[in-house]
Amino acid sequence: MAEVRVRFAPSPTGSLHIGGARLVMYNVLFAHGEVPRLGKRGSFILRIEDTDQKRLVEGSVQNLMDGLRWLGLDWDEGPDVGGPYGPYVQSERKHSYKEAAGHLVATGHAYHCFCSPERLQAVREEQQRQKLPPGYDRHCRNLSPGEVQAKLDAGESHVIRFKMPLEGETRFIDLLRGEIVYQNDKIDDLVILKGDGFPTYHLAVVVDDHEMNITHVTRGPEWIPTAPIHVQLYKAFGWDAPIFAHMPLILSPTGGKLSKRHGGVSLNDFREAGYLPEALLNYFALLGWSLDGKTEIYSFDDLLEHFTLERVSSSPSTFDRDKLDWLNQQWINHHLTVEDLALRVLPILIGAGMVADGPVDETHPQFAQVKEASALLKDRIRFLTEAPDLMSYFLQDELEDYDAALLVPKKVEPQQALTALEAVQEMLPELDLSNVENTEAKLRALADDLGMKAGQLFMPIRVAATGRTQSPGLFETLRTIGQDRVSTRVDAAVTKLREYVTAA
RNA sequence: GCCCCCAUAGUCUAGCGGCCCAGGACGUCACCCUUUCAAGGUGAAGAUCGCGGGUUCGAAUCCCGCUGGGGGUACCA
Repeated sequence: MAEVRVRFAPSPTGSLHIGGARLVMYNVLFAHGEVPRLGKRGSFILRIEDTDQKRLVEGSVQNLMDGLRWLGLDWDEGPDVGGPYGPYVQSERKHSYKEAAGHLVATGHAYHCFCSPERLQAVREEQQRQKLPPGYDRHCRNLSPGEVQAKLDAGESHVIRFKMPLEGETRFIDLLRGEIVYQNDKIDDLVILKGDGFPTYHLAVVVDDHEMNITHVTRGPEWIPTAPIHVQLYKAFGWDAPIFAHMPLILSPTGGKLSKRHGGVSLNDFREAGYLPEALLNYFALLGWSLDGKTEIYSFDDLLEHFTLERVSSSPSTFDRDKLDWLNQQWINHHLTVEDLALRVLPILIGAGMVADGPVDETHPQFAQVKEASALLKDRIRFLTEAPDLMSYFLQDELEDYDAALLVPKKVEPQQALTALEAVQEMLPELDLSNVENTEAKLRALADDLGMKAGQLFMPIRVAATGRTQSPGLFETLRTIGQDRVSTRVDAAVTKLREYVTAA
C-alpha cells in the first residue's frame, strides 16, 4: 500500500502562531482524512527544526506540543513519541547534514566559501548603491583546489555554499498553483552549512524530508522563492523531489502578516481568551478552504470526511476576528452539551475563585450547581472566560454591589418600583420557586393587580435577584438561585430601594 | 531595484465558458419573537466579478498587459 507522509517542521523560537496551527490542521486532515479515503496510508510527522541555535526559546517545543494536543491534532511520529525515522530533532541529526554537504562538495555541487561577514556586507551595500540585485558575488566559487586546501589547512573559518546552475530554469509543481518556473541565473549560491557546523534550513529540510520519506511538503508561501533551490538540491543528491504545496498566508486586517498588534496571534492567546478548539479548527477550515460555499459549521470529523488539499485556496486571506467569535458562540450555544460546557467552564471558575478548588470533572462538589448555571447560560455565553462573570449570582451567596437605580425600570417611578418589590417580598414565602410555571403565573397576576406591565415588574425582581439588568429567563433564574437566596436578596433590595427613594 | 505569488461586496467564500445583470456566511441596518440580554426567524443595504485589451456566438470563468496587495531577496526559519 502506497504511503503518503507529510510533516510539520517548526523552529522552536516562541509560541505557536495560529498560521502554524492551521498548517498542522491541513496536514492532519490530509494525512488522516483525504489520504485514507483514497485508499492509502497517511502519516503525519512532527519534526523540530532547531538549526538556528541563536533563536531557540526554552520550553517552546513543549508549549507547541501542548497547544496542538489541546486542539486535538496528533502526530504519528515525533520527538516525544518517536518513530522509525528518528531522531525528530534536527540538532540531533547534525552528522547527516555534514555528511550530505561533504558529499555535495565532493561531487562538485557545492564549495567552501571563506568570505567574511564583513565582506558579504560590503558587497551587499555596494550592490544596493548601484541598484543591482543583492546577492553573493560567487567570489569563492572558482577558487582552485590548491587555494581551498591552503585556506582549510590554515584553519580559516568557512561555510559551504550550494553551486546553483548558472543557466537554464528550474520548474516544479505546486499542488495549489500549478507549475512555477524560475530562471537559475536569478538564484543565489546559498549557504547550506554554516560556520558553526549547523546546516541552514535549505540543506536540513531536503536531507530530512528525504531521509524521512516525506512525500508532500506543505509549508508557508514564504518558501516559494527558495523552492527551486530545494529542487536543485534534490537533483544534486540524485533524489526524487517531493510534491510541494505552499499553503496560503493569513493576513492581518491591516494588511501584511498577522501580528501581535491585532489581539492575539499565538494559539495560547486564543486558548486563554476562552475559545474552543472546535471553533478554532472550524474557523481555520473556513479561512482558505470551503466545501461548497454554503456550509459554515464543521466538526473535525466532518473535515476529515470532506477536506481535500486541492480545494485550499491559493490566495491569502484576512483574519476576521468577528467571524471567529461568531463561530465560538455557535459552538457553545448550539453544539456543546450542557455537561460539556460545565466541564470546560469548571477550571476557569476554579481559577477565578468562584467555586472551591477540586477535581476538574463531575465529581467536583459544586458540579451540579455549575451544570445548572451552564444550562441557563449556554445560549448567551460567547467565550468560556465569560463564565465567572455571568455565573457569579448563581454560584456565590453574596451579590456584588449594584446601583439601586437599576431596581427602577424605565418609565416607572421609584416609589412604584418600591411598592412592587415590597409586594413581591410579601408574596415570596407563598411562592414555590421550583415551580417555574406557577411562579410566572403568580407574578403576572401580581403585575396586573399593581397595574404594571409584566416587564416593569420583572425587571426589579431580576435586578434584586441577580444585581444585573440582564439574565437568562427570570423564572428559571429564580428557581436556580433558590428560594432562600432569592428571599435574602429581595429583602436587601427592598432596603436598598427604600434608602434610594428617601434620598431622592 | 530584482524575482515570485495572489486578485469576486468591509471580511471569509461559491463559481472552473452559457444555469450568474453573481449564490452562501460574518459584520451592518430594519422588523418579528420576547420579562431583560442573547439565541432564533424574516428582510434590506452592500460587488460596474481590480483596470484595459484580446479569444469566443457568448467570459467572473481562457490569454496578454497594467494596477494593487502580499511574499522573498541572511552563516533566520
